[in-house]
Amino acid sequence: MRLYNTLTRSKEPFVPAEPGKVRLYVCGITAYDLCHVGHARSAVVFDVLVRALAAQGLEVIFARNFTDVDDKIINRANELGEDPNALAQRYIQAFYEDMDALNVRRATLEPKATEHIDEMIQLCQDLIAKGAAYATPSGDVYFRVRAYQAYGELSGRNIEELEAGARVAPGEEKEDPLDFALWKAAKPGEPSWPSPWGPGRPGWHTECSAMSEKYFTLPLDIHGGGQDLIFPHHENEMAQTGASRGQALARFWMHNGFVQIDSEKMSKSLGNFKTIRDIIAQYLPETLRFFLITKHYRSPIDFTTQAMEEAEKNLIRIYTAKQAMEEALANQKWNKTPLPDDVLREFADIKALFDEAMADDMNTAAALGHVFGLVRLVNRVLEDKALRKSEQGKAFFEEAQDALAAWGDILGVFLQPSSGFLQQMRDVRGRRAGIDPARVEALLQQRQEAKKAKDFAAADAVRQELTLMGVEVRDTPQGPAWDVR
RNA sequence: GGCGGCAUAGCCAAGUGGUAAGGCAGAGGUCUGCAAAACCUCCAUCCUCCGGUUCAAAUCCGGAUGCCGCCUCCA
Repeated sequence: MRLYNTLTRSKEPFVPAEPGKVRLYVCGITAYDLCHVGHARSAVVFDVLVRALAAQGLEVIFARNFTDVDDKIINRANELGEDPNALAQRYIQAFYEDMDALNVRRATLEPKATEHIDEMIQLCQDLIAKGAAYATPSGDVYFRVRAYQAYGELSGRNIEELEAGARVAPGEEKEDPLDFALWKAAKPGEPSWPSPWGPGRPGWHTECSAMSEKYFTLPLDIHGGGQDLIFPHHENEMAQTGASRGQALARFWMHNGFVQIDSEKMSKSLGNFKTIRDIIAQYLPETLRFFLITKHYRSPIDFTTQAMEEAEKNLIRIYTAKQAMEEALANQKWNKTPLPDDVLREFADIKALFDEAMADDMNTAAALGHVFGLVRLVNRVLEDKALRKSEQGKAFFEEAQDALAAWGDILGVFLQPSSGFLQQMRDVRGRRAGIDPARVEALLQQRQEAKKAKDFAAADAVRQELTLMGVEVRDTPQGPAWDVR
């Protein structure tokens, strides 16, 4: 597998340091609010990475932390008059619910900042001992950025550039505006822990370095997160570990691109903030997951109604083929019609292309293209009356199902029973379109009666009415069915 | 101002040196009482523009234009 490494700004062959085992650490959430679609993307991207690595037979030790003490949490707790820790726990719970809906697997390790205070204090002490950090009279501890030669290597910045933008907040006692907080003295009423510098709490960047070295032999194989974390978060983590331990925190740094909403940056001020919950109230969670993997993970992706509806149609196409295969396999008598060689050849090509796409820096967009290649191939065989009932066709359908299931395991989609999924999809699309299923059923009944009476004009009139409602009638051997257009 | 990214058909989107995947939409056909699904065919002589390198460039280099991100909390 080749992966793009932010550190070297190029794709590199990925080989774990320890054969067969991958040490992966991804920055998780700060638990102060509901997760938005951006969190969903990051979670899905790295979930696919974990699944893709596992599919290659690698054992993935995956840590995803929770920041459960932080300014934002404290501020929000104060606003709501809630205990900061209780608030953080509440949002961690919400995170789990959202991730479960998106079929994002739990990480192997899910360390919380508040459970690693001692380790963070130790890291601060080590950094101070090395001259890489200093404590202030008021009990803050800062990292001495200028003392760390390699600072800026991840984000491609240098000290001079950074100086212009750096600023010192009132009350901070930094030696240099570039320095960042490793430990913050507690203000009255804030959660705090005792430390050599008095009661306080960790700075944001400290936890990832401390927890990484607690749970892993450094360097990590891969450290990941959203693109926005490159600077300053990951740059600072690197500096902390580099200065304290004299070695790299991670070999590969991976960063996913942002989600935009209707071509605009998602932000609270624009009022276009989309939580996962907002979205799955309107669409199936699988639609959101599918949408998120329709584009390469490093590119920005634009969340729009049109894109979501296209994702729905794509999923319907895949699940419809899956269902059609299931129906074909329910057949009992199989004939001897041989499957043409080109079908098997094409099938083999598609499988190879899917693997290639995923091995090339997790190109899920290309991989999905090959899923559709298989869908078309399957439908083509299904279309052939003789082949559909042949022994070799049966074997092909079974292998195609296996391929689809294997790919589904990697991508985390199209894993559900097809008929249930298609039903849910119809319901959710119908709800959005304001379609009343009872009314549809009643009209369908009317049409059936008209058809029975061979009154095709009346039957077509009903169809017309349903069409205007956005309902498509489908006559099947099992009777009439309907879908939302 | 500094750093970085992106520009591919009506829309979405792969493709980083060898002559444009895939999806949606659209047109025609097969199937159907009519439809739908599905299948077949068509739909970018061309990849923002201008130069250059090369036998060969959407792909590399230089320039222009446009859009976006980061530099402050942020996935």
